Amino acid sequence: MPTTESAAVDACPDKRVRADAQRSMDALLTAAAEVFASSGVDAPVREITAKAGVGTGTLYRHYPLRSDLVAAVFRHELDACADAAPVLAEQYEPMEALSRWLERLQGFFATKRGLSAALHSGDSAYEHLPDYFRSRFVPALGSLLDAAAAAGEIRADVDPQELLNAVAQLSMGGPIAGEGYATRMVQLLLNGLRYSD
Amino acid sequence: MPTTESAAVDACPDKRVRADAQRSMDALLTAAAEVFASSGVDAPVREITAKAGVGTGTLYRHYPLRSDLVAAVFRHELDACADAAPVLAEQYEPMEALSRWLERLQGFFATKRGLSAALHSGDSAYEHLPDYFRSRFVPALGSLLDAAAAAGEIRADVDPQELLNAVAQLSMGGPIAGEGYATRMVQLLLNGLRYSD
DNA sequence: TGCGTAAGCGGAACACTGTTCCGTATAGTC
DNA sequence: GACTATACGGAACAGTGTTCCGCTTACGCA
Repeated sequence: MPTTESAAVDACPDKRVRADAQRSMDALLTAAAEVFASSGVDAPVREITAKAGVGTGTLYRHYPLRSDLVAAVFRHELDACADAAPVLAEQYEPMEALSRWLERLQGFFATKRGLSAALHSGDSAYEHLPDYFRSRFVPALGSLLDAAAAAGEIRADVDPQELLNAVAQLSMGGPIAGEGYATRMVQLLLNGLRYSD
Repeated sequence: MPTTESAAVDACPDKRVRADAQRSMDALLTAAAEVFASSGVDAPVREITAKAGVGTGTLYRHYPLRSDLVAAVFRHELDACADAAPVLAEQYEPMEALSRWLERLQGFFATKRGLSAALHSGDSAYEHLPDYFRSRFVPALGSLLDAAAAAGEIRADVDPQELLNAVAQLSMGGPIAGEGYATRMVQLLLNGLRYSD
């Protein structure tokens, strides 16, 4: 999960973390979740540290890269989204499961201000974030795509990584994106998977 | 074209511009084109002004918003892309013309580092840029879509603005975007337009 | 319980970047 | 050549990411 030696309590439960450090990390996570929701994942560090009541040095100590903080804040929700794939696969026909999961995925990105843009920014502060998302979402999407292809409902030649990237991008909205834009575009991609010459 | 009272020589030929001012603007356009190509449209102003041999105040005087500079640098190429639509419409069947133009559009964005991201950034420095692009590309795309729909080759219910936005976003590439990613995704959108239940 | 020391702290300092503004320079007209 | 409007450059300023060092806190051990 975290790709740097930080937030050690989560990555290595055997490692001792002092009580004050744990308090700082908890405060930062709470504050960051609020600030991300209101100002986006690229909000200034001072906004987060002020809300958390800790110093900026403390933030960097526990979360050396912004992607470490972003990953920590969204981890549970991301896991829940990825884990929804097999559940949907059991409840619905392959095509329906795929469609519903993509809708879930799109909703995940849509409610995280600036997350999709951050993933595509190439900014070194988000260096490890794409890998993190890919590691959880690509297997989920891959299995749904395989099932739908095996059922003869879609073509079998789309790369799950590419489709994931496309959904993330379309979820950014945009200067003209009205209500339902991303949903319509993702649906169009799905229809493209169904189309055969 | 320019949405602010700058680069007056182009917007209002009657207005006198001093020779030194014209030299400054020319130098800035030349430098910006180079810097945008190597560092992207969000390169620091100091990089552009240093290359142009002018002061930063001079850059803001002639191009108050970054979007003014971006629009000026890419104007000819953007016009040429938009003007290619009717030409392709004459030479090819509607579906083929649409496909080729989207490929042309995608290539336009792909060769402009950071342009697509800038369009979607919401940054006030790029405030007028989306409108500029929309004003030239939406009519072009709209007529191609109409022709293909009239020929019964695609559904008639896609909004050209939305499709334009989607192509721009997919042209951003991304952390996993390999060779031809954007082309494949745009093709998938096109296939989606052809698909009917 | 007290001591020693490692872990952790906060925020000033620093570098980078966007933007403004003012004293000086240049261009154009008469 | 003189006058004046236009244009100049870059220092100053504010915002932001990041580092680092003197000080503080927590924990383990005797």
